[in-house]
Amino acid sequence: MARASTTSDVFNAVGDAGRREILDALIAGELPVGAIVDRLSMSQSQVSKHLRVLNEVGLVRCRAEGRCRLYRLEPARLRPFHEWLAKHEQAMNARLDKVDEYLKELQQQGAQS
Amino acid sequence: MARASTTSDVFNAVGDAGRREILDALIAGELPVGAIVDRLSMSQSQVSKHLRVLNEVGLVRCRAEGRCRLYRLEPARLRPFHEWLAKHEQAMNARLDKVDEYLKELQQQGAQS
DNA sequence: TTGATATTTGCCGATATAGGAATATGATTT
DNA sequence: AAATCATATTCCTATATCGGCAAATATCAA
Repeated sequence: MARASTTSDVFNAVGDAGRREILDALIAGELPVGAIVDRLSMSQSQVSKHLRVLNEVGLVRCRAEGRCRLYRLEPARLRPFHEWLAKHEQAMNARLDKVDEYLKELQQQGAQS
Repeated sequence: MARASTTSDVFNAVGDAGRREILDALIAGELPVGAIVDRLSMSQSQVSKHLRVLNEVGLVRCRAEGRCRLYRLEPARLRPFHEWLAKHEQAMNARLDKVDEYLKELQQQGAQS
């Protein structure tokens, strides 16, 4: 089956460091492609292609203004990340709680003996 | 340059759905390889290979017990995710705040006119 | 129209995996 | 030692990108 394509799996799309850099650059706000090319050391076509992937997977949106294409983040699409991370954190905390309980039990036992 | 390898980039490692499934399965707690193979519909060698990747990238740890290898999560390695997401959330919230301020301004102006 | 600017797209080669099948390694039991 | 169980690893093929370069598109200016 191979991996789900970068254009359909948000996790896979973000798996590329270059695309993360682009997303990070866009935190500053809506930017035309050229501006992204300037701040990052990437070729223009490279940026364009990454933007296409990010757009297809829904992490960015694009609007045309004159001859520029302005890209902006679509942070709502980070939700899968959020949920996944939350799931794992919850589990981790639950386990920490168990450790806590365990330690308390030990203390109680220690106080009794 | 291509993407950073799955064995060195946590984001890339998690970019594969199969590996995410394995990580999810391990939320229940430490598990031997066979147990993972049983719950997920993946071949043994597939699971083993994914575990190797996850281990190299530090997302899981392994200990041997008899002829079994027990794998467990190493949730600390999710930190890069955490930080990255936090960065983007922060930015998103900041922008929402701006929208808020903007709306308030509009209301004030509306009240004055 | 011609030219310049902004961005996308197609083509190509190099590389990284993913996945299956079979085999190898290691530990345990008989 | 031989057989068995649990896992890892090797070999091989198909495929998915990635990155560069050049050509194609689109928009605006003179």
